[in-house]
Amino acid sequence: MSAEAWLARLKDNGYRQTAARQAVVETIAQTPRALTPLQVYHLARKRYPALGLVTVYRTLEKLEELHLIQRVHQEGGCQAFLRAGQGHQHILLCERCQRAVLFEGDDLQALFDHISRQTGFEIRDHWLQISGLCADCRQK
Amino acid sequence: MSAEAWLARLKDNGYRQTAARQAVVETIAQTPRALTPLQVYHLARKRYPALGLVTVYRTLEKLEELHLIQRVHQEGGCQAFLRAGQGHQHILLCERCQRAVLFEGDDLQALFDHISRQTGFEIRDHWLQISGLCADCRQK
DNA sequence: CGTATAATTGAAAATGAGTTTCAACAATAG
DNA sequence: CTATTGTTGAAACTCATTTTCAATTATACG
Ligand SMILES: [Mn+2]
Ligand SMILES: [Mn+2]
Ligand SMILES: [Zn+2]
Ligand SMILES: [Zn+2]
Repeated sequence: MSAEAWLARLKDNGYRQTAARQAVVETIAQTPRALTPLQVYHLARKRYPALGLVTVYRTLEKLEELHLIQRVHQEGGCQAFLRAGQGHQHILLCERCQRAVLFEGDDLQALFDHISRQTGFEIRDHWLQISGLCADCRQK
Repeated sequence: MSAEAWLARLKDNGYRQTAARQAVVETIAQTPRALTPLQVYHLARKRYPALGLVTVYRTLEKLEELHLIQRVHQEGGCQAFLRAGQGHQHILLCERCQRAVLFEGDDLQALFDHISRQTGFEIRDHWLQISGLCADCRQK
């Protein structure tokens, strides 16, 4: 999903199209790593130098609300955001270069049935995050 | 693992046994839900009213360092702590009563092989958290 | 096009969870 | 019992995030 599509989604939801928002949206849409608000701020200011950090926070809020971005949880903190795919997906993180890849299609049903039987829980949702080395970093 | 065992672990690692620590440790060890530092503080003060919030933070830090507790990540925030099991386990959370159950034994190897082949990633770690309704809450 | 309206902006101030500092206190070893 | 060193809570501090506010700007409508 492109930056233009994101801006269109914002417009559809009654939000206006501004230079500040465009810079933030393009930055996140084009970066294959999870970014903190401050990182977004620094990168986006290259596109629109007058950008304020407050606007970054406000834009992240709206993008998350529209499910265009998602929060990435890591040992070091949970304040980084990443573009979200559509539908049910999982995050694959490279421990070395931080590249994030979205992965879809998992079959955890057998595992869930087992857990359900063993604990009595009715499983409604799950959250799987995987880390390792991406193809590039593997070779170094 | 009991509160006494936790205190022993602390002692083994050069930490002293104090009334403040004991209150914090017992509180966490006996609560089957993830607790925020402030929640720990309020609960533990029932056991030791002079307890300061700073000591809660400092004790949580030590317990996490010894892997006796773990951080639980949720939509609403990532500041809650839960007793940790030993070895590789996953968290099962009840959406209604917040009860947390630790579950061990999963076979994700087939899934990981698939992802590895498809993305070129070398998978080194994973993080699975499951939520739903516990047996009790299911019946209501 | 103008113009009216309401959303958006960035700066500055405020908030608040978590951390640091520090002097008093207390657990432990000998 | 005493010396040592870790621990404590209060108060001060930090810093990421939120709120406030007056100025600016996108958009709808004539
Ligand atoms: Mn899944
Ligand atoms: Mn596992
Ligand atoms: Zn988290
Ligand atoms: Zn429950």
